[in-house]
Amino acid sequence: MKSSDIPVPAVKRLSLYLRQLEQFKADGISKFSSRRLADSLEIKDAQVRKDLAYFGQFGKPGVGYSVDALIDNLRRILGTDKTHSVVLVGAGDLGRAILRYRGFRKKGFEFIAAFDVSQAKVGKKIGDVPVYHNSELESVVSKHNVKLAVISVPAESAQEVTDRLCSAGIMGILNLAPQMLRIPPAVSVARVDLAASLEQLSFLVGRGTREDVTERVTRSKIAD
Amino acid sequence: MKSSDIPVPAVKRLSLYLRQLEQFKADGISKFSSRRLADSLEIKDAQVRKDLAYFGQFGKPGVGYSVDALIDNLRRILGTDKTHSVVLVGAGDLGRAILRYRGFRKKGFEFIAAFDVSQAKVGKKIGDVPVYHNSELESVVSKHNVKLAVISVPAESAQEVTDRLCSAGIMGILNLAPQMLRIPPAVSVARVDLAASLEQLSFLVGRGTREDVTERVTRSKIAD
DNA sequence: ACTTGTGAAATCGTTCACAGCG
DNA sequence: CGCTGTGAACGATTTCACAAGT
Repeated sequence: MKSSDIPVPAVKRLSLYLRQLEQFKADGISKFSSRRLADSLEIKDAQVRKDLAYFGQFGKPGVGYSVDALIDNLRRILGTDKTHSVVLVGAGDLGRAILRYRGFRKKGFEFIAAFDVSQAKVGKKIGDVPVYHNSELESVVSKHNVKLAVISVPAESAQEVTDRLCSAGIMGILNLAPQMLRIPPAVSVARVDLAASLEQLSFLVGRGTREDVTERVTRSKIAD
Repeated sequence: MKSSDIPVPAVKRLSLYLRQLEQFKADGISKFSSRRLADSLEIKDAQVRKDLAYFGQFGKPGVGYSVDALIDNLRRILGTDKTHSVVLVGAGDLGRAILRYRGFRKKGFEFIAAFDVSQAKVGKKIGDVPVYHNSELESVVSKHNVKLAVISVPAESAQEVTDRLCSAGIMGILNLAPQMLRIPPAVSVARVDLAASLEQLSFLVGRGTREDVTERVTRSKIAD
């Protein structure tokens, strides 16, 4: 099945399913029904079943799903059963926060290098991650065959950094800069825009309306 | 018009329109067509016109839209024509990065207080923002009638912090913790989940598919 | 001639409801 | 009997296409 047949919102929910399943496992739960998972995420049980059905048949009628087996399957589907090397460009406050956050490694992501233009940062380490000058970007990315990058540079430099990452072979970019990126057709982008997220909340609060402006998870009514 | 009549994805795009218009203004452009704005965001022109039409009639047939006038209108619609006070809970690396980022003020958001449990941080300032102990959360929020909060605490404490923010009168929460939040019906949540965003990219890169997994919007009940 | 605003059509995603398996 | 997997119905959002304004 082509992933273009799979709704993007469904894939986003897989990440939530995975996290909840890890919670189930921590709680000593080994089997669950679509209803149970759905209730814990405040979505419909049919949504859970349909999302999983895009990728295979993981449940047993009358029984439900196995926590361990589905965790393995979700990791495989998301590609996080193997560790991904990731580079970060822009070791400012936000970049530094990301490099120091230990949660990524548990999720299958390992930052192997950071890049910055400030000579004061080059040669140091942030967390365990060595900081190189931006000029080394292409060589490090190609040499380690890195496919994922995080951009946390000012908006003005985001496009230039993107162009260089893409020519060096990066296939997926997490863009934290408040800037639209033009990218080659083969490359994917996920944008995280904190100011825009606050604007959404401002809009809802200003209208006295309650809704969920979280990246699409369900499509029921009203908010989260 | 009720905001529930307005597609959430449309509201998310308003933030993108506003940013692009500010760029147009910086470039000395004073008029533009829906086509021009749409092309710069890689969407369809009809989408731009329909999104704006939810809120009024801002263009002139044959002429287009005025950059200045539409910037004013979008700010008013989003509620950022007036400055919002915001509090942040959890002055770790990520919280610190947000407090130091100067871009929020320009967008109409002013952090007036941060809260943390670490006595080493309490009494200091991060950027210009004073750090209080978590125990002061309710009093500061009520006293200044703050409506927006950012949560950047570990997942384990996110729900407790949420409950306290909500009883203190917060109406909109930007949740950076990898944790589902249960909230009262009147409160809105926007979730930003960096690990999940990387998982989306991992999925797409693993399939050799290109898509844009940038946060879309939801209208779900997930209190994440 | 160019561009907006907007019904109508098309597309996309969610929810229902049930047949069939365990 | 409970639960999954799924076609069909429904609902939401996007895109088309054009009448009307400048």
